Amino acid sequence: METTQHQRSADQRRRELLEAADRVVLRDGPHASMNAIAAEAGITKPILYRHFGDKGGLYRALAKRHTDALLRALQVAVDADVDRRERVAGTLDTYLAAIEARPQVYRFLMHPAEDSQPSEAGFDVGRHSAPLLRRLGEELGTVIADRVDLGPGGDLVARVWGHGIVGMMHAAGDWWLGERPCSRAELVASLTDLLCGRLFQVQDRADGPGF
Amino acid sequence: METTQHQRSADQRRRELLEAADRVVLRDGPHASMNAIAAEAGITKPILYRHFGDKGGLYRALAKRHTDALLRALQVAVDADVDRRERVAGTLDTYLAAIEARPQVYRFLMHPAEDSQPSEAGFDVGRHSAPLLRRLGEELGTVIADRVDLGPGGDLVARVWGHGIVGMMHAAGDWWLGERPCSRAELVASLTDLLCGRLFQVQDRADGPGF
DNA sequence: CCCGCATGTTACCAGCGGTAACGGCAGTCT
DNA sequence: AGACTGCCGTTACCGCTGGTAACATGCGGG
Repeated sequence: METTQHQRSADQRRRELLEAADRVVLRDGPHASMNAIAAEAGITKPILYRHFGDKGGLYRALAKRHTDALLRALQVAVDADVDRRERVAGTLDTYLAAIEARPQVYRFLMHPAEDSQPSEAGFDVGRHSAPLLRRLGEELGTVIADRVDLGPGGDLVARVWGHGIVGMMHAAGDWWLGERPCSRAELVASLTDLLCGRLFQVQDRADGPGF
Repeated sequence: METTQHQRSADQRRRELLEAADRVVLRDGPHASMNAIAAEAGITKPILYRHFGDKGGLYRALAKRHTDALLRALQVAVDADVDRRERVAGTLDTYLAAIEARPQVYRFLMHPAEDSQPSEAGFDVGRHSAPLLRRLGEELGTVIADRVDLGPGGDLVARVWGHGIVGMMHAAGDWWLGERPCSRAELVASLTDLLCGRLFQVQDRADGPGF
């Protein structure tokens, strides 16, 4: 049947276009223009728009690939058969290793679309770097809810923790990637300590008010 | 002397322009155009550029005001004379109350510039929503380093924690503001529990692998 | 009186995302 | 064979953006 043949070649074309877009986004940053992407793919703008609708569509498709890949890696880490602290540390390390290995991808994923329709009021706040982080947070939240017994209302607490931990990981990783103040292992250790509650176990300084 | 007089009136003009920009950014979101801002101020584009250089300059000036205000509020919270847990909870609550009260401001602060010069390579990663979060993280890091005795290398750990905690607060707040899954007090309690290390104190579920 | 100077304007530029309208080139139906 | 139907691709354009050059205007001081 030629319909399937057409569809297959269309899908293949789509993948080629995505790979071209990937190359140019990785080279030029997230502000790459549709013209540039089309040129890299050896074609012109309108066919990009026929395939992806608009720039948001292209970027969404592009982001999904990388997001899925990262999510799979994190799944593996979070399912590792070690004790809890080791598992937390391993998950953090997996994420940090990923963003360390491909900072351009990471940077792209954090503000992929900038779509943000007018939205009438102020209730769509978290649209900026959200898609990946939201997915990660939600996913981690369900993992925590599944595995840890938090009592009544625990599911909500688990979601809060999921988003909070992901945000912690993200912010610390972002800062670390920019300044490189220490090794990855040290960063992982410090963050794991923080999640272990070391902040509330250490002593105040002798002088000054306590924290 | 007329130089001071000129300067004063120029500064005053600048403040008027900033207030106009504030109004239109709060009304139209961060994608407000320079034309719109100029129109709101009752003038035209070029004088905006004479005052602020480029859009990034205007947005930076605009962001600084709100950032400073928020920082002052957080300073107060972090200096409160209560025990450590209460102080952590109070600081979180101050931040969340601020973003709850003025989500438009918050939204603007999170991606103010989008400047991101070409940068040649990939080492300026965290430019997207960074300025405010970076400042908060650095500030909190020094506060922690000042007040808590973390032993040798503790300053670095404190900075990691500062950025991590700020990121946790940010991500959880962003998600919460979008979905409103619970009251602010509940959110604060859950996050404080997380920082207290409750994640490592609770039991595994009876079934399934532990976390 | 004219000069400098700041303030404001109009008119323009390059680039962006996005689209309409047209040109070939396959395969299909009669 | 020849007309018809879709699809891939193009050129040329639109409205809008951030940003700038060049020109007008009102002001105080030699």
